[in-house]
Amino acid sequence: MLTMDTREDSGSGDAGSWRHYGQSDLPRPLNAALEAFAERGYDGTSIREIASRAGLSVPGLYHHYPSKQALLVSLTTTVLQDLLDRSRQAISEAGPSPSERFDAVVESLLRFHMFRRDQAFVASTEMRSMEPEARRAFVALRDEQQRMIDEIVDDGVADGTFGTPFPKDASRAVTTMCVAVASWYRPDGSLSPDEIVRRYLLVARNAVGAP
Amino acid sequence: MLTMDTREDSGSGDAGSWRHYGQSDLPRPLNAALEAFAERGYDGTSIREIASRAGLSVPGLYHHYPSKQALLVSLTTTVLQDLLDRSRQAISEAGPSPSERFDAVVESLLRFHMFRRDQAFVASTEMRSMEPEARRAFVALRDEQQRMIDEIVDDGVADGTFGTPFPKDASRAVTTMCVAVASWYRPDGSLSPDEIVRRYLLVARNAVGAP
DNA sequence: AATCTGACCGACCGATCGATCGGTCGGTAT
DNA sequence: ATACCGACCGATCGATCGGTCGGTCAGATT
Repeated sequence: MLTMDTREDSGSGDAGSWRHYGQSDLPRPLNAALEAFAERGYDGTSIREIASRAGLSVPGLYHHYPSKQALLVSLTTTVLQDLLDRSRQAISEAGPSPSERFDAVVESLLRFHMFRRDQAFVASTEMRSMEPEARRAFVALRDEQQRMIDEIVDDGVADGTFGTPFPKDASRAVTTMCVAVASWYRPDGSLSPDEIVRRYLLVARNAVGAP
Repeated sequence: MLTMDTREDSGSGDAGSWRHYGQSDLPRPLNAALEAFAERGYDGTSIREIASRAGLSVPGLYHHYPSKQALLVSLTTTVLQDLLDRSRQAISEAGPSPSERFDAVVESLLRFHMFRRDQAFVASTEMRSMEPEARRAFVALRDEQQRMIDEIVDDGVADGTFGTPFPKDASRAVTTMCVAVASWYRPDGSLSPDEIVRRYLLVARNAVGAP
């Protein structure tokens, strides 16, 4: 039932470690749920499928997690917390200018949605499968992430770095286009993650009206 | 089992009718499936729920559609065909310049994802619930839509209208940010559809490096 | 040696799933 | 009058669903 906090890194963290993505070391049942949810969705996945992927019987699985819902909640919470930690670290290590800070959040968003593609995809598509309380908590974390980038864009508009007359809308557009990367990126695609970051960073800067 | 082609307009169409969205007049069972899928997803929706919403018994529903899968396929095909028709019409009525044509597709994409929000949302999220053959057909239509905008952006880059060094990536970013509108737009939100079109059009132009 | 605990499982629960059976019924054609 | 049609439904099918019961068993504790 417990088994939280699976980040490979906690605390202050080494410089630039927000860019580093190793094998994600989720607990086996959570990883099994992740793979199944990514393929079939929450309602399309049976508890038996998850148990089987985890190398457990159904009661064996229920020994670790009290319900199917708990698997989803634990998974999505872990994922979003990871993203939030990385974005915060990226910003805190960036220079003080809105331009540098903007690049940092966008890059952290992009990398996360490529290297943690399935996690990000499941978290964003299965929000509706969460029971009300869990969904509220999830939305709160999501809003926090959005607020980080909103703030930076606002700052950039205030000091003339960004020219967009619609900071909130441009900022949301940037977020959504980064999030959407998780639904088309493939590790064996023709573009490397670094190249995608380079290109999307340029598109994102354009979107907020950077010079 | 049949009951296709529910567009309110077919053939050439009046000028600007791609901007007009009346009540969508899907057959009752399809509309029932749409509402249910939008709320709970395909796997989260029972055939009984759909029948009940349609005011039918379960066998009564099966009299019109041979399976749950057929409901999904019929629904998504109708939806994507509608979008494609509207986008083609918008482009054909636009001026000849890449700039005018770009604005036309983007506006048609935006309006569709606002006024046919649920349809668009279900079609894009439930692709994975389609059996292989239906999914292939669906993807083909989607690709066609993407190709329309890709072409326009390419043309614009070729003649210097758009400055982006990455036409394909910028174009995909624009599409995804328009599609994402379906997942946050609410008719009772603070921005009117026209205002959202105005703002997102500006962001989209920026994204492709319009002057 | 006895006890306890965490990890695990075979068998099974009631409920619900998608789908089908054998019909009924009002209208239309012959 | 008879035959046939599309539209529809109550009852029920076998399968599978999420979840639980009553255990077993290896290893640490006392």
